[in-house]
Amino acid sequence: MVLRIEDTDVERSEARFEDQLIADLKWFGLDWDEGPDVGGPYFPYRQSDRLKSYREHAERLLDEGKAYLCFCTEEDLQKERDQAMAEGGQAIYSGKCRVIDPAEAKRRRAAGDPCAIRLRIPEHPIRFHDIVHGDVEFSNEVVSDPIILRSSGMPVYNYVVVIDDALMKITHVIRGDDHLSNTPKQVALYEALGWPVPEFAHLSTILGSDRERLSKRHGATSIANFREMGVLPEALVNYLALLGWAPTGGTREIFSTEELVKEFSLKRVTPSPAVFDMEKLYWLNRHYIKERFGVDADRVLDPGTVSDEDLAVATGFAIDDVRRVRLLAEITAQSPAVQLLMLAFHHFTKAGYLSLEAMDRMTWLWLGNVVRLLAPYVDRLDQLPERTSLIFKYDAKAALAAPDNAEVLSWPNTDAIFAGFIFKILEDESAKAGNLAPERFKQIVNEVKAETGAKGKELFHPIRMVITGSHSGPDFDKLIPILEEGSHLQLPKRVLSVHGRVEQFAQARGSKN
RNA sequence: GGCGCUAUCGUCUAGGGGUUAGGACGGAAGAUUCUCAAUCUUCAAACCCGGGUUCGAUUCCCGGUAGCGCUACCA
Repeated sequence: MVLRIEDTDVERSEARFEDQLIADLKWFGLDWDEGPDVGGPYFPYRQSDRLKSYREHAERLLDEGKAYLCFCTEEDLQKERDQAMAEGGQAIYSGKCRVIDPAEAKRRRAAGDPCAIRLRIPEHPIRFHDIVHGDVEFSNEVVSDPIILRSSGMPVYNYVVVIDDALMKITHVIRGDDHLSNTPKQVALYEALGWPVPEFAHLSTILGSDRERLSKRHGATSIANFREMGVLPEALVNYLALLGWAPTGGTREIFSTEELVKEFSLKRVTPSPAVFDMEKLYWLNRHYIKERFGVDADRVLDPGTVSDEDLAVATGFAIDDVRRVRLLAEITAQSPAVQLLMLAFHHFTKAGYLSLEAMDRMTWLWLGNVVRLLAPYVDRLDQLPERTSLIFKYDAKAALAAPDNAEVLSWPNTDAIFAGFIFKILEDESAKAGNLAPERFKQIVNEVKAETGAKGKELFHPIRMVITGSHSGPDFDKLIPILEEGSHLQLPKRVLSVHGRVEQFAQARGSKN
């Protein structure tokens, strides 16, 4: 595979785009054998560095009579086009300059007359084979003689790709089907140059939910967008493969990147356009999050296979930070989910809950438990801070005032449960020390249960409210240790222990009455 | 306007001259859990229209319609 930078449009190309592009592709899991960053036998790999070659080949076509000089101005052409369209005809170039004597044309050019170079389209239909569309034929009547070299001396995209693809020995041209109508021009170019035509595969357009071509307006469209949202690369790769392709049988949906390499086939790609479905992407993303951080995570990801360099690419961490993190947490040895953890960490820092400076070994291990507990509940990693707010944020007053909790507050046993539970926690020595064990917690709950006679929702909703401020949330068994451990850590945003929470709740409740 | 591409549940798709037209996302219902989520089970949901070919078309052919693309000295 070759990475080639196509930057012939000076206005739209900037050096920093190239760095971003390379970073994005690597994150996505793409790798190349040749490119501007790694070199290769057909150097250079940036079109702006290959201009000389394009001009030489254009001159050659000119000398061979396969191309000609065109002295028409842009205004002339525009007028011609408008007129042709108004008369209901083809909006193609009239061929006015086709008939100018080549020697005469060269004299005019030498005299400084601005001119472009146009390819002469042959007088026969243009046929080519496309892997997804089959045999395609265009009448030569409808393809205009294309400009290959602008009067400014800059070559045109449709021309340079042909030169580069041929020179770089590209075997398969795989691209969007918006290029299908451009392909006859390119095929004519290959023929004029006397070069073999590569295989084409024109993939269908991806549409937004309004059936319009996917654009910025639809939200995430670039790889960087998805990464920032906390979509895992394997989810995106898997989803994109499913857009227009299905395996024989059509029932399997989950494919690792390695499996796709083996099983994906262009021959089975559908030519019809597909609407991008975020929900399904999220479903896959949840799947891969769970796979990396679920019960089976250890089986799936071999920690030894992730190098520091790969990890840096995948997470956007500086390489030194990657090493520090691995060392600190002994994460290499203990958790195969480093990458997910570091990815998640990024979103916690953005939310102001954590900072790299404040991370020590205990904190990483603690964060691992937090993510393990909550990651299976999110569509994307950037939702993690919000999901985790019940750990980092606690506001008893807001909880008492929340409309969501009004129903719970109206239950007959609620007050008694509050009173009993608060009293017991405040008295408990282990809770005071921030070391309330889940077993002890259960005991207390059972005592409250016995005293009030409440059970089920009636019992747990009020208790949940006291501890998290909300009547729903994760398992107490797992949540309690996280709160207690978290309360001992030096974090930018302090985590309140169970005792601290109960204290605050009691206060808020007291001041209200 | 011209030319091209496309057409199966809301969405992604499998299939193919005779099928209960299959799967997945999403939706609905139920089970489970202290709750939410997750999970499991069940349900609803589709062959664009019109002609032709054929004993029989959703499938093959033609036409229409719609969507998209190209029609640049953009990529």
